[in-house]
Amino acid sequence: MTDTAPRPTLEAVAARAGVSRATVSRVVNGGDGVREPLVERVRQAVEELGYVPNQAARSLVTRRHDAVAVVIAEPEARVFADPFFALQLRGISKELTAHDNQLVLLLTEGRDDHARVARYLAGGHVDGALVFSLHLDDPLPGLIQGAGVPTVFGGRPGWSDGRAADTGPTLYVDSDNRGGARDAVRHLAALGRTRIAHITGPLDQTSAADRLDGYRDVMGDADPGLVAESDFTPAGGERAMRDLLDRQPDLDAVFAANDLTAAGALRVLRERGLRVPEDVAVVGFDDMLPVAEQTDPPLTTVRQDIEEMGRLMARLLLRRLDRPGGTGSGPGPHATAPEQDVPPGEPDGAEAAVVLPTTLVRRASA
Amino acid sequence: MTDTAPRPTLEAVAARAGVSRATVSRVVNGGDGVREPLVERVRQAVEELGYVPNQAARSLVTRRHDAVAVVIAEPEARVFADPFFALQLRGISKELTAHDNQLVLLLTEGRDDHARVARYLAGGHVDGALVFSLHLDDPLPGLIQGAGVPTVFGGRPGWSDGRAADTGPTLYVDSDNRGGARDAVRHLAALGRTRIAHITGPLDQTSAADRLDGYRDVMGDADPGLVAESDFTPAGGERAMRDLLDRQPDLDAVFAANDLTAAGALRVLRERGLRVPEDVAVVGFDDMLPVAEQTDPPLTTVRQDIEEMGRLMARLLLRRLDRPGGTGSGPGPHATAPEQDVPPGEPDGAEAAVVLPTTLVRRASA
DNA sequence: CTGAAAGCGCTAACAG
DNA sequence: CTGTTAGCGCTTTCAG
Repeated sequence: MTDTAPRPTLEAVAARAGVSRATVSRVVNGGDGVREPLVERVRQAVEELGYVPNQAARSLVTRRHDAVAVVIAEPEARVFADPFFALQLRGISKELTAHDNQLVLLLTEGRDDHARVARYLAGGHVDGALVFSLHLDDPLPGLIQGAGVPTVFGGRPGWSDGRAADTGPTLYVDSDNRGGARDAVRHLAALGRTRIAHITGPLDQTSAADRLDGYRDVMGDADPGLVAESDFTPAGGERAMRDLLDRQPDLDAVFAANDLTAAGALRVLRERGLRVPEDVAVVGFDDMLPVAEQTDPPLTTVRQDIEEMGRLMARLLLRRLDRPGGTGSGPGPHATAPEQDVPPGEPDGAEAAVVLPTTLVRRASA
Repeated sequence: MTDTAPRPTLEAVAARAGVSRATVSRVVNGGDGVREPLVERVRQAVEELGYVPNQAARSLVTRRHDAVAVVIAEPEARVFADPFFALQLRGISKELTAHDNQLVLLLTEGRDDHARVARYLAGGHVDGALVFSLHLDDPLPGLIQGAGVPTVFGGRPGWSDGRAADTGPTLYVDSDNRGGARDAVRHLAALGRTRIAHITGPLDQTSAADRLDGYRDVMGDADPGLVAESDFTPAGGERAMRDLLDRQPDLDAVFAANDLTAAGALRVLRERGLRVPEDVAVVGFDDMLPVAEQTDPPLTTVRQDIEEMGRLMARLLLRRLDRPGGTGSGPGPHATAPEQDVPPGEPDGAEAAVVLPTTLVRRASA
């Protein structure tokens, strides 16, 4: 039977322990300022009755929910080809759990869902939100900031204009996409490659745009014909690689914007009878294990600590929730190293970021 | 400023519309039995004030939360190499959203978390739970059934004993692992292969065990040396394939328990100079696109509709929640087809399952 | 059909 | 230190 044996209330515990509700409440919430013998008696009563506080009642008065929403917009089914998401969630979950917060997952499936999400967020069901906005033109972030819920973004939002002046700075955490890209290309250059091509991701995503910028940082004004726009998918990688090979038969290296794309490129390279890395060296981005380690040859790639990103996002949000009035942007140390405390990226502008470092992982492809 | 402009209450709306709180409440909840002109006035007031009901207050009285927990135990980091999880979640999310329910995600990271999860569930924060229990010895399912929360499992639970007599039947949805395995092996046999090996998954997981059973169903009492136990990972697949090749140099086909394993096997096969499918035909399981389509050659595999599994789990749970007293097991049609309504698997036993069909997807490897 | 009143279970002043 | 007293915002009988 799902008879929901009527759960005991504070009242019941109070009666059993022979104290008032207030005292029980105090004990349950930490027990400060209650004399030891009483604390003990209450604890016992709680135990015996199997009392568990009713969160709804508590929220009603505290206006706190100890819950944060994680919003993931997945216009395409990008997410489902991508462990990225799972890892991120894992990091978030760990951090949230450590602070007794619940994770409410909001997956959106297109415009229709936007209104729903906005409403939910505005409805004050959660204390804050962690949002993954992928595209430049995504209206969701705007809606969310409008909802007046403390928010931290995953990945640099596409609209770094001075908006949201009244919502506080835009907080986000991201990987050092640009720096990582630079490392990748420099590595290729150090190998003696000179005709280094780049297969981009969808350029309406900041991560892809930033990687392209990194590539350009080191390639300077190299032949623009060496850049082929793609979409982060293996199929897209194949297509781009073919184009590139047709246009630039003499290329000797490829930096692909992510591992999936690199895998596609690798396939085309083999199909054309080119050896990797002898004829063409390849490096990817992400270090998505199931992909990077399984390609032939295994992929040299730029690793980003995705789980850590998630953890940091949560930490940032939680910290902000703890400083009631604070809209964030509190000063702090400048460190950007993962395990250190959450650092603000900008002094006090309309934007505060935490940018995680990336590392080059050498395997056989370059 | 996160000044949380004090959200309007029912009271405020009532005042504005010139009616009582009760009337507003009625309108907000469907508006039955309220005369049209009033409904209109209230709607307008709601609109103007931007009123959003306070869920906490509502839950306090209705004892409904319109939220369900999704519990995912991830002893190993299996999840993160696996889009499986993301797809499942997607299906669940869609169904939940369609019924205005929220998804609270509970990720566990080992024993310590079990208590936390159990407490949360017992705490009545959610109306029900969807649980993924992977291992036979996982204590979580037991704890959860103990918590007295309506639950639906993902995948056949490992303990099909008659427990939980007082919690109602154990509901779960699963893929037809056994049938799918049979199809795979039969396909191989139809290709004229006779020395068909099987690389299993971790046999403490029902999915792996069921697939092995399927293999045996058609192979009968074939050489037991043709079965190598593995762990669903590419590395494990390589190891198993090597063993198999050493022991049974004459094998002419391999049925791998999942695509990842198959990918590993493929690599070893190539490394040994064996051609696929000419010398050895290979079929996998899952049809995990990023893997199955990217192997060389592309993998023939058994597809399971993972998203649909998620959707069905949610549907099953929601349906159960709607029949208050009901502990599930209500009679219904016998269909097992995806898009049809939720069917009960067993007449009225201690277990009720929905088993989704699988389909063989032919690519180049077999 | 609509309004008035009584809580849901808990926390937060405020007294004692 | 501990108990009393008010509500938090909403739904729900019960009258009218």
